[in-house]
Amino acid sequence: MTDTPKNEAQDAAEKPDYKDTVFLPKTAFPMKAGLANKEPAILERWENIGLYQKLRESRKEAEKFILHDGPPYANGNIHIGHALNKTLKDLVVRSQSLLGKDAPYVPGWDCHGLPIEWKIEEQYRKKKRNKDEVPPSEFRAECREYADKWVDVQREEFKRLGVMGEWDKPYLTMDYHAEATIVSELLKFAESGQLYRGAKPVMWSPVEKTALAEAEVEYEEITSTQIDVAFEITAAPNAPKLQELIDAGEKIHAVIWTTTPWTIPVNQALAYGADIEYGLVEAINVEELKGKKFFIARKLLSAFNERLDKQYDTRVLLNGIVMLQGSELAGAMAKHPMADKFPDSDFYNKPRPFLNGSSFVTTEAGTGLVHMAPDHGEDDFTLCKANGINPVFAVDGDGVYREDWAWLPRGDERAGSVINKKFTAKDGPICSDLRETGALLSAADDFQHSYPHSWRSKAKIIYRCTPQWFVPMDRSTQEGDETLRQKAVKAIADTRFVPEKGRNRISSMVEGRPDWVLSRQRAWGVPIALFLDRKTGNYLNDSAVNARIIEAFKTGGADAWFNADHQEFLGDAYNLDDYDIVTDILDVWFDSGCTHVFTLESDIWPSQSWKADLYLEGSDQHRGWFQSSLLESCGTRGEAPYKALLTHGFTMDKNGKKMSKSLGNTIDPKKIINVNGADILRLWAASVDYTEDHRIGDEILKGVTDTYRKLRNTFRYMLGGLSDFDESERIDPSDMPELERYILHRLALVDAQLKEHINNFAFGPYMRTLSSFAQDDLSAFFFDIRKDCLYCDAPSDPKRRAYRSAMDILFHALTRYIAPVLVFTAEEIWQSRFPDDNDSIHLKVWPEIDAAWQDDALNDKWAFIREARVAVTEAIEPLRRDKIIRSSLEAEVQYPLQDLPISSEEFTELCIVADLTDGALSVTKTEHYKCGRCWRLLPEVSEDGDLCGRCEDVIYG
RNA sequence: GGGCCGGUAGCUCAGUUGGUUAGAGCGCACCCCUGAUAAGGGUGAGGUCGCAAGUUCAAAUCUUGCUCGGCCCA
Repeated sequence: MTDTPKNEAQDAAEKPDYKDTVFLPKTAFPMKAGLANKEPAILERWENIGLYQKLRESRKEAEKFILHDGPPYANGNIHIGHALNKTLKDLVVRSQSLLGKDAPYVPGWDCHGLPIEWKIEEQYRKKKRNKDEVPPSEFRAECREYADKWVDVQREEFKRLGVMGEWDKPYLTMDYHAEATIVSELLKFAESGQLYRGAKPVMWSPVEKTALAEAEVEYEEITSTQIDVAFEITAAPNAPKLQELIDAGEKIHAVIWTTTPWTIPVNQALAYGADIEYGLVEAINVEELKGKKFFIARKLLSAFNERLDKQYDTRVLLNGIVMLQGSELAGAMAKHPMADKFPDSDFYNKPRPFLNGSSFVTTEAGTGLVHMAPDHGEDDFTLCKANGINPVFAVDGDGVYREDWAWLPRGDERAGSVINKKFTAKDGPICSDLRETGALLSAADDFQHSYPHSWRSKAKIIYRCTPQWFVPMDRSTQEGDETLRQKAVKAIADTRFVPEKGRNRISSMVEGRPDWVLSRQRAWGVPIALFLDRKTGNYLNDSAVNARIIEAFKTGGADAWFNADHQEFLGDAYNLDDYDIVTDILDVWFDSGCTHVFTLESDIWPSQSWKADLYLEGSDQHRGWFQSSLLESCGTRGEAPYKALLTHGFTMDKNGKKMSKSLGNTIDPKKIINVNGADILRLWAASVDYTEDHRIGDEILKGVTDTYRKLRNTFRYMLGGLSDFDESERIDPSDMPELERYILHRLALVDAQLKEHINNFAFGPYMRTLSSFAQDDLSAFFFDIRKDCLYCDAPSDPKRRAYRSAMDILFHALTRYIAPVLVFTAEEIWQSRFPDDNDSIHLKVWPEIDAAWQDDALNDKWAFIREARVAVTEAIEPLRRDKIIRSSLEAEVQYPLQDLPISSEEFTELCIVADLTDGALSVTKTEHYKCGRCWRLLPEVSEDGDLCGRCEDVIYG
């Protein structure tokens, strides 16, 4: 079993066993953590002693640090992204609190919105109920209940992560007081003239007669009718070659191609690409096309030709006439193909301008000229709007042209829904009419492409302009005032960004964003509580009315708007018959943009105050919450609701790929908590560089667990070494040996670094500084050297007392340092040494480091000594490998003593070797015998197993 | 397709205004200890700094292109 020589074994048997006289570390603190089991009990204890309230009490007079929580959506279990986000917030809150500040944390939830509406609708579908037949108040009540349920679930999950906060009183965007605040903020925008009614194309389902969100849309392959339509060019002032021909009476036609023939009746303009090359061609061998000249992008000529070939069932020969650059089309005008057919229609007889659409017009497909229907496309809408062309709302909600429309109006026997395949087919009414006027160059019902459909009805959807409410970005409320955009840009400049690159990102977004669309045609949200004057179309702006609305919301929530007697809001001054009631609800981003108002400014949470010191969210929130809060606050208060913004990246799988259910590479935080413990997940969050995208996976978690184990054992060793430590034993640092003073100096440096990291929210560097101090300075150096002293010196020995006193200082400091990260372990450690039912490590403040501990001269000296020590250990290694010596205690070292700033005795101890003599660095095996108690090999020991002088003194006094 | 961000040992990260042989911790391999013991100590092997070109006496670092990945838009 062992190769121990027989005589040695016999000798050992004859010598007394001194083990019981050695002062080994004693602790009940287990090496194995068992966090998954232990953590829930610790949580329960915190709850029982009211830790959060105790902490508030103890920081009552302290400087505040307000981290305002960005609300997660109350739907579904938490995922790894939530875990990272909430952990980082908790790290900030706890570390600021550790620094002595009062850092309350009020968590919140985002409760309104589409996803919850869907869930309820889905339940209705299962029960075969029709949503439209359910009273809005009932529907909304079910949404509320659903959100409540998920708030409860997520709350438990967050608590289990060790996140400390006011969980009993979170903020919910659906709380009545919140809804009242949201509507009151909206009315501030209204009262200050920062609200207008405009139009915008939205995805619309003619079957459900409702607007759809992106997520309600699915794409499917379908076959559509593709047509080429000729628009006669009537003027081209910047294209002399064209203008000449026009003046000469030639018929020149711009050719456009579309797969939505139903948009031709609503065409209002044509778009070209300024850098695209165009050519004018004529068809020379087809009777129907004779005498016409076609204008088209050169690159797309052959594709156009093929369509003509098919149309006329022959090889159509096209003859080029002139070429020109797209930019020459500036100022050109065309005529709608139906102009002559409807001579009384102003709409069809207005000239169609050529607009510069370089940002979206390509030569990938079509003709390089795009027909613009601002009612039915985003590019169309934006470009037309910029050129003063407004939508005409020709298509009704059910997809039929409105009654008073000139071409194919509702009521016409050929009228139909624009998503009806027959209506748009090559033989349908649109194509037939165009053909009659000679404008239809080709039509084929054969174009396959993917097209959006309603997720619910599976019917085709269209883009359709609808009236919406907007907050203007570039309007001054009063002469000389800054616009919202200007205020927001300024507020960004006044904000601290961690990391700094976030500033750039949100700036460019705010600088370029369009007006804020506030309205949604939905049910589950805060209504845009406005009265529209039927005659003028303006909203009623009366603060007395608004005050009544806000009051009603406070007591009855947003339902007040849907259930109320609206005349009561209006009072005696107005007659309800003169007004339309707006039933749109607010964009949920407006809700969340108001959280700073109803949380920080509310008296419900006296601990909170405006403005927040920090908002902390994922980088996607530059467009989301950071921005909605910024715009809301700038619109109502003229400045940002936060002093600093911290953004984190996203958590990827072990290969750096995004996690998704379909890839099956998601990692469930709950699983990590239940297997490894929340402290491991927290340590992971504190280790990665959260400012970038970062990874998680088994290997990474194993590394985190290893780091944790090392740390835990360092604490376990300290707990053992400090068992029964008594105040009477304490020695003042100024009286300690140099080694202790050097370590306290290191502690002072580390302490300063850690503090700086905390104030930069740099948790990765924080943990690395801490771990490497525990590993390199303590475990591998200080503790290793002082093991002999701790185990074998007399308890009254000043050296041992000094060591234990230093260790006590380290213990107090280190337990505090790890507390914000390893919240459970820190408590376990603390309670293990200082059991107290009413106490907690999390009530403590940052350790006090005596400025006198820092001693740079000592540092330089000991840096040199440590290098010498490394040289010695390196020199020992070959002998160990050759089995000449085993323990370093058997090594006798020669070292040039004149180089050493300390005595050879001290250096012997530091190197944990037998003896040290002067000479060039070399190592041999010592001749000395081993003390039976302390195992050191010393000249005074005459035989293995005998006691050395020190040990004899310790045992026999 | 556009804007912004990133790619350094197996893993997590350092790497200052370009300047010796690109570092640390963990892991791994080997050794020691068996009185921190499912611990502790020591030594060592690992890198074309995503790829390519350019600027320069000198590039992980500056420039350009490409590539891979991410967020936000379209």
